[in-house]
Amino acid sequence: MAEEFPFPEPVYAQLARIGKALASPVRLRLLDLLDQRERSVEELAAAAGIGVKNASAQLNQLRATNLVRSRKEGTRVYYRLADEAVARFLGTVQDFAGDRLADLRSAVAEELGDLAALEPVTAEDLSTRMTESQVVVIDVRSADDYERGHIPGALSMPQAQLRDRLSTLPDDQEIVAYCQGPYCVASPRAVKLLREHGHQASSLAGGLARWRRRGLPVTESA
Amino acid sequence: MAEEFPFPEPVYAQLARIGKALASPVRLRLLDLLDQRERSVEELAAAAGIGVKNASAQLNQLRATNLVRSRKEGTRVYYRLADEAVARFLGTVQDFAGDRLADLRSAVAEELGDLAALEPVTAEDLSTRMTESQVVVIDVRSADDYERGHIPGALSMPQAQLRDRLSTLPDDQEIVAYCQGPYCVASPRAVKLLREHGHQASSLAGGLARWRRRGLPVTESA
DNA sequence: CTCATATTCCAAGGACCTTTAGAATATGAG
DNA sequence: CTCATATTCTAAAGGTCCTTGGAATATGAG
Repeated sequence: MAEEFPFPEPVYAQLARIGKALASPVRLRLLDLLDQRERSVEELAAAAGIGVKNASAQLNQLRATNLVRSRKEGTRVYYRLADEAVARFLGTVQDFAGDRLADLRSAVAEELGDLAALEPVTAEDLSTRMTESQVVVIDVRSADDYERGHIPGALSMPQAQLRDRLSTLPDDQEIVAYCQGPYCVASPRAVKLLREHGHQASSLAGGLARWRRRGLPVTESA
Repeated sequence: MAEEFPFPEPVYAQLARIGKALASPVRLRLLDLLDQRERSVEELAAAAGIGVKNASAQLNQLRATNLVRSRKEGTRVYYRLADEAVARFLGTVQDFAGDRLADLRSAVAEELGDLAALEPVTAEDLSTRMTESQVVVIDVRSADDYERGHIPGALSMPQAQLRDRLSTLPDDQEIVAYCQGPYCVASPRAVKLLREHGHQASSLAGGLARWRRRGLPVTESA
């Protein structure tokens, strides 16, 4: 026998739609990709390593919960996060999951290496340090991504070019590398490479996504 | 072909565990029940309107994601939310879903009536109004729940007794009713009843759960 | 010890979700 | 117009999750 009052099942069923949207690794990956910038279905499918039809279906689901919006341009459809609140929410979920799931932390360590060893700098720290002292901030994403928005004052140093451009970096200054988000492999790799070559390097915790989420400024140089 | 770097699938698989935990109406209901207080499996099953075995299975899943903890006392097992952060996160999810899903809002309206019509008061508003002016705050949950924690100065007026005790409430003061959370039916009903009897009444938006989440004080009178 | 109760474990049926093949739609190029 | 491309729609196969029956475990009562 239930308690005196029935609980509003339809309400919880609606709530569950948000959970369901976040219940698939593929959709989470798509959301993360969209957190960086608007992308076409084809692009998303390629980046997420899934078929185009599948991507379309998953995006449709995300749209049904108002997490993403789409825009048609010619023969392509471009998707983006529905609004700022979605990006913030995603960040909240990632932080919450990271605090809670030891398995998530070990999966991250497995894939990206021990992040703590990179002595990650928080967005706030970096922000104040940039005004105070001389920190070299490098953006190890693609040049294209850099142009669409980067930390003011950061240098564009795509992962692939980093090795060749190591000599252009000063030996006596701290270097902070970042890529787009907390699960991006580029900046941990960059830090490792820099340290192997005698630089004092660390990574930006949470990447550009968290920087943005903290309301810190972003330059669009395009 | 995927982009140059593979994305860390195991990481997103771990992230998805949080989404999955929130992907079922039953589990959300259980979490909401646990947000109020610690409860036994039997109690939870009854309150959620599901079988005991099912409740046990769902709670096990929630425990696997560290959202709840259990404690054994004699032959019973009592579950509670793992910590404060879970309660905050739940609230965040509810708020996010409410902002985003029109269907959620209409489901709420369907079950609880048009909440906007109740002129809900925010927790902060109520908090300041309680110190400034004379507001009568009534707790329409069970006496038991009241004893386990209530807004300081609130009167205990369980839904069932409200009708009989209407005459004890002043006609010339504003009354604010609350129950445990945003999807609780008791306070909307109470406000409706009060208004039908000529009182100036409104409800506390988000109930005691949001009040707590805002860091406002709670009295335990037990 | 035996018995009753609360909960969990295990297994299976059914429901739901994910993914993909094939067809359909829409847009632009020629 | 026809053709090529990007995306979506529809349907179906395969997988995963939800739920429950029956058995097992654990605790306390007698």
